[in-house]
Amino acid sequence: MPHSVKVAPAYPVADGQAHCPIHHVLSYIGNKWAILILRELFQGNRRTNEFLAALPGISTKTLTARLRELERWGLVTRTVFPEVPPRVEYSLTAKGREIQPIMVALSQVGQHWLVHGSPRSAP
Amino acid sequence: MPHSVKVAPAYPVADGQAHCPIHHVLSYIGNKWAILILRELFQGNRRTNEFLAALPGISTKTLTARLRELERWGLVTRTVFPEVPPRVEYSLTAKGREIQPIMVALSQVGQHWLVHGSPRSAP
DNA sequence: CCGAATCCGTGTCGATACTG
DNA sequence: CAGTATCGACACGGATTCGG
Repeated sequence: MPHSVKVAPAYPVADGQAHCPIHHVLSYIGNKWAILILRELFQGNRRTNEFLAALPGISTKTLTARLRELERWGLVTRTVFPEVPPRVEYSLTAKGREIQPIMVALSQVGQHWLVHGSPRSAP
Repeated sequence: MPHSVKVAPAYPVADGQAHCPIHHVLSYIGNKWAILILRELFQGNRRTNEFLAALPGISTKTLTARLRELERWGLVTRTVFPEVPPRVEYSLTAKGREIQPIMVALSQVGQHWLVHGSPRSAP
């Protein structure tokens, strides 16, 4: 953690596992909405309202907070168009696209669990 | 969801994305500690104290809560040995081992971000 | 009008103390 | 040693308000 300021509220990088790769990625995308936000961006650029429509349950407050984090970490780009009405577009950076293997793995396991009985439907 | 009781506090399966594979997996392992707990179990059976040592920051309350969820969903087995002092061991089920591709992807991206500059260290 | 900031109620989590 | 109970801290959601 190069900065002393708290930039990752989700996963406090503690003690002996700061070097664990899995823990390291989770400190970026392990919070409640990050992966779903990135999932949207893998399908194309998105505006704020489009996120809100695609992610039922998220609040504008949390959405902007997560997008600001992802932007600060270099995973997402925020573009403001000085128009009326105002328009803001978010897109993936090259760094952000690097998590594609994770999205693929998540999608494959999810597909498998949707087709076969999901664990939750087991007795 | 066979039960009417709330078994998945992490990700309320909302509206149009209940069928999304990624959202579906995250409803199981998308919460704060599940993946790190499973990471431990991929390296062998674990006792409660071993989890607490390997996951600095987790509380006994949350640990047992997550383990109970994972057990209920069929990803983890809980074995109680009637000894003194009491001993409880947790292990992965076959269902639990199905998330291995996710762990691999997380580990690889994490490794890459640790070797090259992590996004967080970018300006 | 859209994006975002603010106030407030709620639920989750961590720290501690305690029980079997 | 494993798990529960209580309490304070914090993140999130909903509604409202502001800014451009």
